[in-house]
Amino acid sequence: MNLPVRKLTRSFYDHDTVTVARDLLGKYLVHGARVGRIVEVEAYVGPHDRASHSSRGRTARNAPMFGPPGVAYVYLIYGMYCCMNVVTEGEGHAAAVLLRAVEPVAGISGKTNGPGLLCRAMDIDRRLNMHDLLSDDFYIAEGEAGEFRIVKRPRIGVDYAGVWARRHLRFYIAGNPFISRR
DNA sequence: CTCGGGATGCGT
DNA sequence: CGCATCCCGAGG
Repeated sequence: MNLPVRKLTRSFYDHDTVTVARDLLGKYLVHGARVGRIVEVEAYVGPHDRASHSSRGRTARNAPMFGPPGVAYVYLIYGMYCCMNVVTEGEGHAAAVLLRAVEPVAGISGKTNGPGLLCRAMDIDRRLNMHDLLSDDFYIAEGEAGEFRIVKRPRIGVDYAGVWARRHLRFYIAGNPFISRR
């Protein structure tokens, strides 16, 4: 298969985070020869979002969220998995989209139906934190044409976030078999 | 420095 | 439900 080359531009990421989250569905995440089609995401819309890492101010860990859009924010969770986010909106906005599941397209072995699993399967770890997604080895590209329905649900694992836990900020492609189970 | 908890995943 | 496994961030 030819690698997807219609790379998303900076302006794609420089928009409302919910819009970017929904628009990321169906796009291709590319890391070297590994390619996955994004099928599930979550929006973390800013410091006012109590579920967002940015909600308690800027720290060493969440610093990428406060930077320019189109950059990866990769962090370690539970000592053993990484989660990958894409920074959105203008610098200082401190919002991002978490990639929760991809559908294997090329070069992938292992499960991809969860944020930690997809990072493991695509060899994404903290070395790629703050990596520009307009680079040549790690980027997101346009998907194939085709319609799909988008399901909206509350985000996973953020029950501590009060009213923000109820907001429908998790988005996935209806009926896709690679959605994370919870 | 200590210490509690976490945007997880897997087995029981 | 328990647990692996460790960094992060708050507090002393």
